[in-house]
Amino acid sequence: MDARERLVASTQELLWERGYTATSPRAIQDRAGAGQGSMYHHFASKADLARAALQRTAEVERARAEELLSGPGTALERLVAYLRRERDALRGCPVGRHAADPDVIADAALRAPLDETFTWLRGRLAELVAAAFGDRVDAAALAATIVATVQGGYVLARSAGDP
Amino acid sequence: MDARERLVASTQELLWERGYTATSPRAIQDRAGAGQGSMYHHFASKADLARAALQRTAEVERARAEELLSGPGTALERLVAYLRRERDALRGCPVGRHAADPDVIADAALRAPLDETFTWLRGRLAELVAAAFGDRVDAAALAATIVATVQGGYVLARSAGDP
DNA sequence: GTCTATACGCGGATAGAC
DNA sequence: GTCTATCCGCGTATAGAC
Repeated sequence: MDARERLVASTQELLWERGYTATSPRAIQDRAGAGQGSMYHHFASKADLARAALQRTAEVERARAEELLSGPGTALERLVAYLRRERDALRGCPVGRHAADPDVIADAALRAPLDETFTWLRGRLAELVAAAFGDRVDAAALAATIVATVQGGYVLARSAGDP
Repeated sequence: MDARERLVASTQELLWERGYTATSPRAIQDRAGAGQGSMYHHFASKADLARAALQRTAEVERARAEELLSGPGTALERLVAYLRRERDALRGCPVGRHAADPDVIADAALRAPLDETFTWLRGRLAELVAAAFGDRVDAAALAATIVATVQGGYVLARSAGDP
């Protein structure tokens, strides 16, 4: 892995653990084993690097979800498989955790990966809900509720210190 | 309002807007119209002041919820009243937002107000769920799901930039 | 109780050598 | 591409005067 890749990967980890505002360039460099010069050669700023890292994290999470949502079984079975997926609740959601950070929300390029991920996920779940339950339910509303419940589950787990 | 009260109130506001890690003593002093000396006379540290502010915020939020949960109407009507309450979704939950901050979660005294608030709320909602639906539902599970859905709603609203 | 002075390292870069 | 040097203000206090 070259320096640029290590910088992105280290930033992904730190963004997940600490969030954007609390992650410093120095911490990124230390973890990546790269110097100041290297980091500022490949990226214009902390925000620039964070954009690259957050985009990649969002892509990875969408791919992980899609694997279950397009897996084997009926629509309902795939919904259940997604909901039952192993989650490290105390670590929080690598995407959703950033909704709490005003510096992320205020920067359109940093917020975009969050919005895109949740919009995509709600749409994808709504398709399966519609396939599973037909017109008996409001698919978009139920899909949004499912996503919200999972995200809120992280909040409750971390607040209680209990997965 | 004396200086001590202004410091606590200003800290409550800033914790809601910016979170714990991103709130500096200077920002608190500026908003409270108090000097360094005043702040460090009344509170030992930033963490000490944040504890006082977060405790008060949690108390206020519990009181606001209790007002609706013990209000007029049947158990079901009161649950609906709580769920329909006006929420400034883009500002986020003044309590739950801190679940994303590792410095809050790592400090037992800072995490306590979160845990206490959500534990209390889940219990209170479970009583109403049991009164409304009897043994047909798992009251504790449904209560936890309700709280999670509301918390997740804040995450989705802020991610989408749409209340 | 509040003010001012002082401290020291970190955050977030920029500059120029190699 | 990476390194080292340098910068300036902020974060988080402590000390002592008034």
